[in-house]
Amino acid sequence: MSKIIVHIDLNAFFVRCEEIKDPSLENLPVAIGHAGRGGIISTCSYAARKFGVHSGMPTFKALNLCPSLILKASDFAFYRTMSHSFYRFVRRYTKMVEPAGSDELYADFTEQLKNVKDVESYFRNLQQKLFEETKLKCSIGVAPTKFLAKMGSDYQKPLGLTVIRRKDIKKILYPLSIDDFYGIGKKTCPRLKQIGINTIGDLAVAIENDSELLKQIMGETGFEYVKEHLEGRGSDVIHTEPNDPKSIGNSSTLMHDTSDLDEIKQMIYQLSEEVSQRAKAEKKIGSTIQIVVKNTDFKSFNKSITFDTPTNDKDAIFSHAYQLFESNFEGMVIRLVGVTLQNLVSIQDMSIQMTFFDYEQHEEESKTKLLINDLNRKMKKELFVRASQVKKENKK
DNA sequence: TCTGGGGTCCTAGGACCC
DNA sequence: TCTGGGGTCCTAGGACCC
Repeated sequence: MSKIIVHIDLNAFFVRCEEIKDPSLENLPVAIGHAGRGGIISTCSYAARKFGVHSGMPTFKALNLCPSLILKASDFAFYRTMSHSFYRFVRRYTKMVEPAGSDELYADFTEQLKNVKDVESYFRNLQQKLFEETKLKCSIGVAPTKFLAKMGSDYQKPLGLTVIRRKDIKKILYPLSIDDFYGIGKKTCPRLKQIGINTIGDLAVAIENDSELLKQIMGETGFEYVKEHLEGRGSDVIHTEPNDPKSIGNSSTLMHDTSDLDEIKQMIYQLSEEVSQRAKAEKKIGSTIQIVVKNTDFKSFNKSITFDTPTNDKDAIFSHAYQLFESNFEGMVIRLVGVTLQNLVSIQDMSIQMTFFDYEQHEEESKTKLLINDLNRKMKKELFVRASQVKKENKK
């Protein structure tokens, strides 16, 4: 028997939070974002959307489109408490809740709806109660799989409620633009449109008739993903366990574009420090360090290195990150740098494999290795500098 | 004032071991 | 000396989502 999976999405969540703080903002064009260098809109009100403003848009552009736009700085602490209220509210109905960010979640209502005849009224009621208790507005999708529920909650906003049974897939999803397919993004869409696939219905036809061509465009996995979901065979399993981070990263656009090594070094140090703090708070250590570097022309590259002993020590993270940067730096002008700790494992899991003493010893050994590497690099540099000095003198 | 910052997952090639 | 696959790990890059 099919499960009843629900996706609940808070409408314009950050903006709604600001409206709750200051109700005079309601119905006005409001956006969350900042106007500084590289500032973008993270969310905006429906009134602002009418002007063509949307999330991800550079702030200055949004202000051009909508000069009366009210810009609010983000207040994540408040958003977090509102998000907790939202989750608490839903968990009163069912414990089968899977988090999907601060403003959306999946939940399994199969048990709750066993003896309910009118599913729509049930969720209209939930929607209304959420509003009464928290002042938050949501859209709800109800379906046999998570994917279909997600498509359902996206179908109508704000305050939408859409039920998609397997037999409704053709009627509801097929007429939608391919842009609305969750999982097909802005790279794949144009390529699909190029071969005449504009709607989800077109895609369904192509799955039957043009599978080889589709596989070329989206890869084997992408093809299977799309096919499975359109046939209503997607996952209906709710993962209630809190998500375990697989990487912890920190990146920042510099105050101004630069190729000044000291400035970049300083930034890499700050980023490493924060990554270390967050990893320690999560009780995680990682064995891969990755850096990301973005140039002024928005080309970016990643470099990473994996080592034997996982760590969350700030000096170790910095040392690896800076080494990666230095050995790939060719004097280019940099816009953004980022440091990420990957291949995370819990310190608890590690301690099962080795005693605490071993772990401490490992830490010390890896620090020593880093020191030696550092010394080697410095010596090489010095030798290089001396060699070039000698060359110069010889020329004279 | 052109284009943030946090992630996850997938692919493809090369190295290395058996 | 040359020739094979299979499996796993590492690295770089890309697509996508919130």
